[in-house]
Amino acid sequence: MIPSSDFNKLKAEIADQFPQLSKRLKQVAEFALSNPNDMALETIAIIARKAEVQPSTLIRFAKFFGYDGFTEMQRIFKGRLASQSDYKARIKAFAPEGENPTGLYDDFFEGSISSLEELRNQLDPETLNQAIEQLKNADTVYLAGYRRAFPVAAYFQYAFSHLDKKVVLLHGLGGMLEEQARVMSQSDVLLAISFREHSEEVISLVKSAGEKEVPVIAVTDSGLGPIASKASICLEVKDAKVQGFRSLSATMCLALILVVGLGKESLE
Amino acid sequence: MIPSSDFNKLKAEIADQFPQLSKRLKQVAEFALSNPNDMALETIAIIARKAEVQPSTLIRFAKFFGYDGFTEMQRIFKGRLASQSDYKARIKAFAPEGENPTGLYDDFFEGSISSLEELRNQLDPETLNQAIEQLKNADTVYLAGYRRAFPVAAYFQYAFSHLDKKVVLLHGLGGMLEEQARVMSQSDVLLAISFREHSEEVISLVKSAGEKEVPVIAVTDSGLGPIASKASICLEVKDAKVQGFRSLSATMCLALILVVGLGKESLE
DNA sequence: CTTTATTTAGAATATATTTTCCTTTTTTTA
DNA sequence: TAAAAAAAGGAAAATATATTCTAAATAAAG
Repeated sequence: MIPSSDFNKLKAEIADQFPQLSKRLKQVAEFALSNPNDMALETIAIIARKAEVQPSTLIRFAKFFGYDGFTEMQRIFKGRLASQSDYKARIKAFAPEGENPTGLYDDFFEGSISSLEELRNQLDPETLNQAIEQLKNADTVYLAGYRRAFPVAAYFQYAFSHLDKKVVLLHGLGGMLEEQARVMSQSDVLLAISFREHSEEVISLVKSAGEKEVPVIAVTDSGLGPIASKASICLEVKDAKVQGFRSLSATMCLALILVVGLGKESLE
Repeated sequence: MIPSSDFNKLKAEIADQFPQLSKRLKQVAEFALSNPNDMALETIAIIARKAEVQPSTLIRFAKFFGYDGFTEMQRIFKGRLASQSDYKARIKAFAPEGENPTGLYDDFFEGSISSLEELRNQLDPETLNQAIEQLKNADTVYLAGYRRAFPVAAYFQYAFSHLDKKVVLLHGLGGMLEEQARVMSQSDVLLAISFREHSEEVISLVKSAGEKEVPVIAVTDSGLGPIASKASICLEVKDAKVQGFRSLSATMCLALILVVGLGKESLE
């Protein structure tokens, strides 16, 4: 058997053989592909510890893929690092600013990153703490989010239920949105995610929550308008827009902050 | 004497001390600065041969700059290579700690930003174009995503339908997942979003798509495992994990890229 | 020419890798 | 379902390799 001679080939080979690997070798495969730097730079003993396997397992892994020993396979990982850094140096040398060939999608990344940075700058910890506190105290969290906001509501449902928080996604399936929402009480919280143009559903939900004195936490892209004004707590987040479409990167990060914040609070 | 703790400091220190070095140490200094990769990746014996000095000279060199031994100095060179693809460290270096009021949440932002940077680095334009092409040619796009991946599938549904792309979200409502999926044909595409541990639903959907020769595009966090191996195209994305929870920031950015890519293609 | 600093070669030490053997787990067959 | 066989995994000894130290040799400076 001829062992792979460069990183991409090895990667393909590992992916290919993966189903046939034993439990520990699978563990190594996963570690190797997600920590190629460690594979290149650390000693077998340290890698073994990080991957939570025996050193000998790493050697078995290398031999499985046709190498003489671990050292020989490690060369592939070293080669990857070396060529990667050479490549970077070349780009830097010849294309001074942002003119690299991989820049086709830079707009997307830069947009997402800058929306994250903006969120970081404007997020008010006090407001956030209040929101977390209110979520913690709520008996049940009701989630409203439609159109672009629906995936966010769905994420909250997933995450909150993993925290054993009682949660209801107001999806309006079967035209029974009102019926679903009717049982909200003052000891609950309505978490409404909505971006302009706000959907009718969310506006009326927030309104009726207000009438019943159910606290409302809003996640929205504008501090103005019907949602923010009726909410008891308003968290603002603006996702980057590229070619007419907005991502949800920043909103998802905010969601994660709320989730982890709630998780921490609940433990105490 | 306190030895330099990162590559740039060491570089400056070497340049600084250069005139006072002996002949052989100068030779090492020049080699080290022009072959930092070798310094990081090779053994002392090989480096010595390449630099045309004795191994012990390298040790004297390391000691001259305050390190305990060669190994300790080599860590600096290794760190340089590792940090080129480790954006967490880089971001931390540029944004001084705790200077903004939300410093508490830096982990989240750093995590999200670094996962975006990693995506930027690893995303293969060729694969991406194939995926867009396949989506464009598909009659109908079927979406499969469960648990954490469900919000992503829901986002695709929202976005694709805004592009007037025929799309079906395989939600399995009413226990009719199989019935929903049965109508997929070779002229369609199954877009499967799945992260470990992959849900049963998605595994069996991908499998049955394969049997019917329906093309499968996978969006996943590992090139290994049942999803990636059965997919015709595999897009890898790894979201940052904070305190046990993963966000979807990077995945949402990838989704946006696909959406906008498809939007552009369809116009032409 | 003597003294001091630097360099070299090789010995000693330390560390890393590999192999071996035994235990555990998994699979196959009765 | 149980027993036997096969495969995989783990611990540790053995081997190989790398690093560091030492002492002799060379070069540089006074």
